[in-house]
Amino acid sequence: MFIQELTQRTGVSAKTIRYYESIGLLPDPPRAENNYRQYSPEVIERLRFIVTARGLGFNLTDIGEFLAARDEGTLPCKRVLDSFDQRIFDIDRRIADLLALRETLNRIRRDGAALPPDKRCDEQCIYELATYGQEVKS
Amino acid sequence: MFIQELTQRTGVSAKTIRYYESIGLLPDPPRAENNYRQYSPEVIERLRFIVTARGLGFNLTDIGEFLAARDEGTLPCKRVLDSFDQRIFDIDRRIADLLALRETLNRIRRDGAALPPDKRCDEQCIYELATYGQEVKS
DNA sequence: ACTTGACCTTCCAGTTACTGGAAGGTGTAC
DNA sequence: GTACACCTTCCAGTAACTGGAAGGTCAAGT
Repeated sequence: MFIQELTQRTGVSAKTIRYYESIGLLPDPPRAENNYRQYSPEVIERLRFIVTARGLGFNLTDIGEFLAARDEGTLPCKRVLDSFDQRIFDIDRRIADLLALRETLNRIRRDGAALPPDKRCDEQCIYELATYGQEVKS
Repeated sequence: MFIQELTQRTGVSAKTIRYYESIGLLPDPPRAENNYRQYSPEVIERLRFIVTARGLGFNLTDIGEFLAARDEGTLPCKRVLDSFDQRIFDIDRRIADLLALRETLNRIRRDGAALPPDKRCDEQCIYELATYGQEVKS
């Protein structure tokens, strides 16, 4: 299997596959006579694992550790559990931030849209933006 | 006011202030005899505006346009409203993604913790991670 | 035989929003 | 005179890629 087929089977671009290889997430594959990368089917699963973990918000460093643990058969249990807890904690905080942000944006936008047309809306938006910080800070 | 005082009044680091200057968000300030940057008080408000807008999730390019509009007195009204709508839309999608993600992480973690100690938890976590993608994909 | 086009290779540079650090000048207090 | 905090510029690095140049390989079509 050449790199093109791998991209089709995983949805990961050739660029990204080579990048993952360069940082050690994927092993250096054997080369065909023409120097093309020649992949065995297991790489598909490994790549999908990376994609899934990325989708769950883990960074490539964490993923590298998961893969290393899997490769070596070692089980850094606490490490993985901690990663999960940390991710869940991050997500909760991020959701709270986003909800507050959404509320603020909605308020600014609503206030802007409620103005008479000649004062609408950038001046208002910009004013609110400019004063919002002060309100909160002081 | 030298740069240090500006950092204290805004909470923005000197590095970042110089960076904002380098990309044109802040005007080049006049220099004292010793070549130190000498700021007038209006810069505080401008910096706070930037901080606030960043906190609302706008990127520096958008903020640059807001500031330019303000500087010129021009009102690219639609542009600003569109930015707000786009941000709100992004936020809604991001929140939905995060909620789903949280649910998934919780499930994986719970399943791992529920196993007997000798099978807990990395193998399980990694297995779930590895299969989660396939479930969803296919 | 030649060319087109789709592949593949490596390497360099750019993205965002900064941050760290080196190397050196300035200002004040002890 | 020297310690120290401050200031300057410039270069490099972060994460996770992406774009593009310059060039090799392979099969099909003319």
